Amino acid sequence: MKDSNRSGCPINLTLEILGDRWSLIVLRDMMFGNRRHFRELLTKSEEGIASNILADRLKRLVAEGLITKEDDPSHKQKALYSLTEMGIALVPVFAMMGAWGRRFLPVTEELSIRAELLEDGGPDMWAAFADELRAIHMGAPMPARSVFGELQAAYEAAVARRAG
Amino acid sequence: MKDSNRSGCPINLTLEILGDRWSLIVLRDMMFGNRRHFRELLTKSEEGIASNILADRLKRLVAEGLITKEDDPSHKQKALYSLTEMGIALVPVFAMMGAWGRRFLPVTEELSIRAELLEDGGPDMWAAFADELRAIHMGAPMPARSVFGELQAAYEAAVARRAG
DNA sequence: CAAAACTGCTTGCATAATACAATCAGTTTT
DNA sequence: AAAACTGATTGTATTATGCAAGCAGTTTTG
Repeated sequence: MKDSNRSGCPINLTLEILGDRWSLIVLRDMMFGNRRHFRELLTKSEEGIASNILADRLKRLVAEGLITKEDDPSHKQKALYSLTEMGIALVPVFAMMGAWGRRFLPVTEELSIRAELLEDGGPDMWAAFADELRAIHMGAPMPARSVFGELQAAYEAAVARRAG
Repeated sequence: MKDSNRSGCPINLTLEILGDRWSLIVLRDMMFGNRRHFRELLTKSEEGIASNILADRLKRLVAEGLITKEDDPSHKQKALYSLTEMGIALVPVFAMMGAWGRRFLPVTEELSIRAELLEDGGPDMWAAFADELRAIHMGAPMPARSVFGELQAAYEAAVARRAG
C-alpha cells in the first residue's frame, strides 16, 4: 500500500485508497454505527478488527482526507474521529455495494436490513443521509429527517424480531 | 483471504470477495475493455498486474461465481473468461466508485471519460450496458443500443484529442 | 519446415500486509 | 487507592503481493 499511482483511472485510484479488507469496514462503522472513538471501532465491530490494523487505517484515512481526528473535549485521552465530505460522499458506493452483496451473498437479515432500506430509498434517501452526516460530523445544521434514525430503528426491530 | 465469513453484513461479505487491490481491476478490464484472455488482461492493463496475481484472481473470481472460464474454440491453448450475472451486476458499483474517484482523486481525463458518461447516463444507461454485457458474455440477444460502443468512442476521442 | 512468437500459466524469492496476543502510560471512575 | 478505560505500540507468525524467470505446448512466420 504505497501511493504509487498505478494509473489515473478513477476505479484504480479508488482502489488504491479503499481496496483492502478493512478501510470500508471502519468507514461503515463510523457512518452507520456512529462510532467515533478508537475503542468503539475496535470492540463493537462485528468483524473483529485488530488494534494495530485499526490504528493504521485511521491514520491512513486521515492522511487521505476521508476522516479527521481531533481531541474529545470530554476526555483528555479520547480522540474523536469524524467523516469529511470525502467520506460522506461514499454513501452511494455503500448503497450499491450493499445492494450487490444482498443479492448475491449469504447475508443475514439483521445485518442487511439497513442495506435494503438504503437501496429502496434511492438517491433521495442517500442525499438526506449525507445531509444528516454533515450535521453529525461536520457541524452543519441538523436536517428534519433522520435517515440514521430510520436505519437504526429498522435494525433494532430486526434484532428484536430475532430475539423474541 | 480465506472464506472466514467475518460477518453476514453485505458490505463485509462484498469486501471479503472484492476487497483487495486487483479483483475489481480485472473485472473492470473484462467489462469496459472487453478483455477475455489471460495475456490481454496481463499486458493491456494500465496498472501492470503480475502474472501470478492475475492467475490467482481469475481462479478466485471463477470460484466465487463472478466469471466463468472455458476453452476458446479458436485456439487450443486459449482460455476464454466471461462475466456472469453476478459480475455484470457490479455495473452500478463501478459507476458509483468511478463517480467518487472522479470527484475526489487525481484522475486523468482520458481514463475518466467513461466514468463520466456512466455517471451521467444513470440507471437507464447501466441497465442498457448490463443488457449488452449479457449478450457479449452470456449469449443473450444483442440489444440495439451499444453502451460499450458509446464508452469506447468517447475514450478514443479523448485519446485522439490528447494526441492531436 | 524450422525458428520465432505466443498461450496460460507456475516457481522462487523478497517485501509488505494482516492476524493475534500482550503490553503501556496516562486518565477517569469506583 | 484500586480498578477500569483511553488510544494506541510492540513482537511474532502467517499470509498476500511484487518481480523476474521459466515452461510445455500451439500457432504464426520466414
